[in-house]
Amino acid sequence: MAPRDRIGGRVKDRIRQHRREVAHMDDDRGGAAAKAPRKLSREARRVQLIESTIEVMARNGYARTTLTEVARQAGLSHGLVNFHFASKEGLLAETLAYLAEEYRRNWETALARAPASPAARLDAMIRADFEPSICTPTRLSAWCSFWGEAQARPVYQENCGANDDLYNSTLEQLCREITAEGGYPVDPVLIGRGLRVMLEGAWLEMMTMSRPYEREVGLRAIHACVAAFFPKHFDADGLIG
Amino acid sequence: MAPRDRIGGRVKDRIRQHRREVAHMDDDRGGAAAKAPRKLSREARRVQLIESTIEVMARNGYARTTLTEVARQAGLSHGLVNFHFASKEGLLAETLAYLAEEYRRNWETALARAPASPAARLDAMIRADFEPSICTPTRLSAWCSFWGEAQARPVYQENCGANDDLYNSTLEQLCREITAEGGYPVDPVLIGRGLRVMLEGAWLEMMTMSRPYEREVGLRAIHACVAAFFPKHFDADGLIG
Amino acid sequence: MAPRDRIGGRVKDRIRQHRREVAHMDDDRGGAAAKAPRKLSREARRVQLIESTIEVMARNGYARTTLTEVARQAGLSHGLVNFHFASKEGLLAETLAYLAEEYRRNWETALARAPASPAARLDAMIRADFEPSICTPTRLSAWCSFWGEAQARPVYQENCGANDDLYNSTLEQLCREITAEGGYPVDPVLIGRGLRVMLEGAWLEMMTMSRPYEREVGLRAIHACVAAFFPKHFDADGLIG
Amino acid sequence: MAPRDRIGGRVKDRIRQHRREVAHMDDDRGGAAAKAPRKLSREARRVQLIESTIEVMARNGYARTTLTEVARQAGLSHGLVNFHFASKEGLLAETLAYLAEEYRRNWETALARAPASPAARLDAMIRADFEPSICTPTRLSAWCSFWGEAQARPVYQENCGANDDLYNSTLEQLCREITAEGGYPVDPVLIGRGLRVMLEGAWLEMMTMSRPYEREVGLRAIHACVAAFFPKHFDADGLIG
DNA sequence: GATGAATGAGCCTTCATTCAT
DNA sequence: GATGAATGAAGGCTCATTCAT
Repeated sequence: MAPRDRIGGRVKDRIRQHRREVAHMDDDRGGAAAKAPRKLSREARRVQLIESTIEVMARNGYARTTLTEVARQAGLSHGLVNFHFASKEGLLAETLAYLAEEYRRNWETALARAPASPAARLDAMIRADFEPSICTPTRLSAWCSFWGEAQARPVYQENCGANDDLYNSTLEQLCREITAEGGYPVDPVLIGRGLRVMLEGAWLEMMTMSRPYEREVGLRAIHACVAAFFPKHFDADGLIG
Repeated sequence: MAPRDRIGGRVKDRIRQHRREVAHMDDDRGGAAAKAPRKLSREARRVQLIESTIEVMARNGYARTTLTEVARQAGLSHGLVNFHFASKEGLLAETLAYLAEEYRRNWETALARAPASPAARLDAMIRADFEPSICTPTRLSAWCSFWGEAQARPVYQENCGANDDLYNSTLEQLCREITAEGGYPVDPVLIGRGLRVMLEGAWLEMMTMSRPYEREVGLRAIHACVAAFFPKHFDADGLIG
Repeated sequence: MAPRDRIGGRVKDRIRQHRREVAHMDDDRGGAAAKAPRKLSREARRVQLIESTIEVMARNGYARTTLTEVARQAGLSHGLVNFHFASKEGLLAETLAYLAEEYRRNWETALARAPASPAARLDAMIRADFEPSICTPTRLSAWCSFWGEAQARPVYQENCGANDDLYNSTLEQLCREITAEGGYPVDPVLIGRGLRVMLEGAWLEMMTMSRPYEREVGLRAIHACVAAFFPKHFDADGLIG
Repeated sequence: MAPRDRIGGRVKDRIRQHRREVAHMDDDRGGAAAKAPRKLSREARRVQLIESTIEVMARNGYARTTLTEVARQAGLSHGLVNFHFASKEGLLAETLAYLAEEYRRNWETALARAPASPAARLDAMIRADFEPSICTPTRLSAWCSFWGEAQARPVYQENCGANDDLYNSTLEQLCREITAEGGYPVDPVLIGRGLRVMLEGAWLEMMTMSRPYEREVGLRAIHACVAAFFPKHFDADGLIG
């Protein structure tokens, strides 16, 4: 249950590094290959490989995420992956940690920027889940791969368990505050759980659908639900006021 | 390409018979192995192998669902799998079709048995998702494996797309009727979507959690949501009346 | 040469193949399948299976001549092949023996029917090789399979060595008689060998060519050669007179 | 379908190094095995593997030419074959192309070195077929394997069709020139075909015979035939003059 | 006699990992 | 640091053979 600060810290650095180093842009596959500089800092290479892993995992699924493919996606040589991550298991674990950290920072940042009122904060958390930087088809697909793969579950617990607990208790606390504020005759724990389940389901749904699920549509469904729970604070378009 | 040509050994003749007679209980997992008779009807074997596949997929994940493991789970030889399903892909496709059919029959039966009122019918559909025969850890895990694995997605669409459409439109129609009946000022389509998303999320949550999620808890969260949507028809314990 | 997408194509074919195996009666190839009577004499069944083997070997090659395919070609069940031939090796050996016997009888019959003169008898032997009953694409292809497959060579020697020796010495003897008769200043042994080589080469050529080699064309080339050897007895159209 | 996911063993680390150091001479067949350096250039390895393939195919036949056996012959691991040729089919195709190229270069070189007269050039082409570098038992057997195996036929056409056409038209043209020169009353096309068929038959015969056919004997038979066709240019020993 | 389910050895292929350069 | 050749374990598939019915 320990939050694993050592790994977490490293990952945090990596994400920053990535943002900085992302001078090479768009293009779905091979542009990275052409532009990748000969020598990059250790950390930058690791981030590059992790991002490639996410890409490959989204495209091919967990089972067919091979080191060769990851290396090709990054425009690097085959052997380099093991050089940086020691093993495939290590690469996958760090990829998951990277995603988890990214996710946590996203909603924490959203919370930090939100107004002080509980309803506004809850709205911020909900909207955070649909933010374009997090809620891309690639990211969603990679997440689903980790969820679906039974053998990834222990790794998931290790990397995401603490984050999830924090997320859940934050969500629950907000529901409690709103319930108290509005005098709603409902169980805030149950509502918190319901919201969380709905958010997860929306992510899953966005993946499973044959046509890519629109983020807006998912968000509207959630808002409709929150509005039913907390009619004084929310309506179908989200936070009132 | 397979220019094989085996003009095979005729040795070790009686050894085998003996071995088979002796090696009965070497399987540490399934009772299935011990019970399997020498020969079975085509259909019985197929079902047996499909159930073994579900079991293995739940335990090992999609990526490590190997024919050898499936065969071992069933207490049969791996060659038999290809004999009955032509290929691994065939086995997985039929497994998914089997699960999809089972799921569809479950909620259709529930609907058929429910009272005529829209609210009662909706309640029946919701409860169907949590029925013990469907909602076992093994089943849930297998479903998640199919959802999560990118390469399974086309197969999923082929086998479950129509079923899902039917399910969704049924759910939506019930929401429409209830909304009309109760004069609720909400968009029934949005509510239908929200319910579906929530049900899926609950299934996913039951899998992802470290401790097995209680079916009752999941059901209560859904009911809380429906009660918020349709307060004249539902309360936190489900259908009123 | 074919990098191969493993999930792609192919599997579908396999499944179809499988279905066909299952569904029994949609055989597109052999009327044989449909017409096969339930019970046949031992010998008739054996011939039926041998003919099917020739057919399959011509179509698929030695390496892909499987018992399953042979049985399907014959419209019989899989297990029956082993019942009649004990092993695949036995089936192949008997098939070769069958072909060898057929070949020998063909030229012996031709010889028996030919006029007494050596030149007429040689012509009969040559023409025998191109007789429609022997010189079919299927037959030729099966022969080539046996020639080409190194592992079949001992079996070939066993079944065909004596026949070949008889054939060669007969051919040689005729060449000797014609040479003497015509007073040709050539080595009859060399000519006999040359003729035999040419006949074999013609058979091979008829197989290898992309377009099926016309029997007539092959025969004309041989006749041109014999005419060069024995100008008093043969011309480009064969035997003079 | 291959949803493999190996997150591989890290055990037995130093054992291997030792083994490799010790197990040098366990191969009883090829000198190749002992000489093979750890790493070789791409092209050198490819040629080594192709030569091994020819060896194995000659010894075992097409049907029993397995990657494992080819690798063993080369003293390498079987995985390397797919690394260099992508698939078994690729290996076989490149082997055939290699043989075809070797053959073509052999007769083209012989032609280039021959005197300018058509008869001398024809003689050069004929003798080229019996040159020791080309006409070895191993080479012959490998060629026969490709000829005999029905499934190799499309590959053969692709790799050898153009070469064969060139060879045939060259042979034909020479026959035409010699015929004109000598005023022979024969059809040169027919004679060209006859020669080609005879050359092929000789190669086949050298394989099929129980005792290895002497190259000289084959050549003499061909020469006897050419002498009969073109008595002013050839006698039983070949080119006159 | 005949059928077809069942077995298992052997094959091709993939891919994580190692290591010489 | 970086590359890519090389290894070998593991997986899917084929098919000769066996055998209960």
